[in-house]
Amino acid sequence: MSHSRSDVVEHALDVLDRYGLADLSMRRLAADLDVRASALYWHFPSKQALLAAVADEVLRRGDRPVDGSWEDQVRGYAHALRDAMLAYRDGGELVAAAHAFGLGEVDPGARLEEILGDPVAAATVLYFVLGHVTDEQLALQAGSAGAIDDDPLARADTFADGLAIVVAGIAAQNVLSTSSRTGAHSTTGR
Amino acid sequence: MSHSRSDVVEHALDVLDRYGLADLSMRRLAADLDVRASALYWHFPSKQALLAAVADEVLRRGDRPVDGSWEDQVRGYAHALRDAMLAYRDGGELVAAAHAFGLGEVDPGARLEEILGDPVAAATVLYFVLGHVTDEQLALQAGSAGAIDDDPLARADTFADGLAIVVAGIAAQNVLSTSSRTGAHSTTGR
DNA sequence: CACGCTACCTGAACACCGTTCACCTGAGCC
DNA sequence: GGCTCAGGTGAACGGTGTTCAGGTAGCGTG
Repeated sequence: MSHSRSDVVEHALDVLDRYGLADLSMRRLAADLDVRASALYWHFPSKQALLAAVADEVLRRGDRPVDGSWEDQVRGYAHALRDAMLAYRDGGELVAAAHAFGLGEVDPGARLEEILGDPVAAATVLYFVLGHVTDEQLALQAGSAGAIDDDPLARADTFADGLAIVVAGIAAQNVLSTSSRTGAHSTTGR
Repeated sequence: MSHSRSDVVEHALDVLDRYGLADLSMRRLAADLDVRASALYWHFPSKQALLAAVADEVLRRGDRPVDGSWEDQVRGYAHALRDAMLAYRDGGELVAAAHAFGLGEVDPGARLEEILGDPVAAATVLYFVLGHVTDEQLALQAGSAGAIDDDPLARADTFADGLAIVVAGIAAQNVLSTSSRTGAHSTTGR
């Protein structure tokens, strides 16, 4: 029984959730597919490319439409991004790594830039989301290892609070640098 | 000739600058010290601990006092952090990894929390600095590999601009959540 | 002087890792 | 029947972090 590219990605997500990113090796994934590691190189040129495809899939599955004012859109998309990453173990680290590699078709930064019309503001939001979720998932697995658990109840609040800071900051800068706009995004971005 | 713990860290910084974080292996570092890899395990219990010590050293060397209003302090410390990381190849990734591991004695987050009195605001600033510098250094080495180079001239500006967003956001939240304060940091943080 | 202690290091091995390459298999199509 | 080609094998290459029993040089003390 031969596998397709999407088969591989799906099994990779499964292995990721069960063993974590650090233990998502080509050999382990291959074993999960009942195949030898070298077979994976027919589907992907490298492990980086494989991980980028997995990150893309994580983001695609968590995608959802956002609307309203630009503030609402930023908040909505940021939360969607967070939920997408939280849905899989080490999802934050995975997406951050894919973003760092520059590979991957799904580009959250570009989407944020569409909403905000400003690359600097978009990057600032993205850094916050990536950083927060990575920390969050680290605390999650540290907590499951028996360390001091800080209740996850408060976590969602700190995300919203931090996001509010960034959004408020963008609003403040917008007042100074551009004329007033009422929800529609400007086209000055590029 | 036997080496001390600080010898090892110093050579590690040298290897880091010459070969990058990905190629900073125990064997390569050991070779640089004219020693076998296993010898390093007398000084450090693991590679993670070694890297944490190196990250600490990077941060210590870039440390400098900051003063003025809390805005000035945040901006000053953020820039100090950035400069410290930029001083070594892959410094951002290194410090971010050490922060993620939770190891390391130098804790930039705690320092920011002292200045700001609010853990959420402190984390938001830290995520921005870490994310921005990591991206910056990635573009640096991609640029040296012959890709499309975006001029480093504009980079410093985008850092200041993004930081301005975060600082403005914190200021806006402060007005709403606490009574006015004129520069002295509150003691509600812990 | 000899002892022992400490600091530091060796050499070999273990169990992995990502990647390459020549070769094989089986299904679909002309 | 023969061809193509997606998909897989098996073995190897050169790495990786880590462990461990054992070795050695220097120094302080009895």
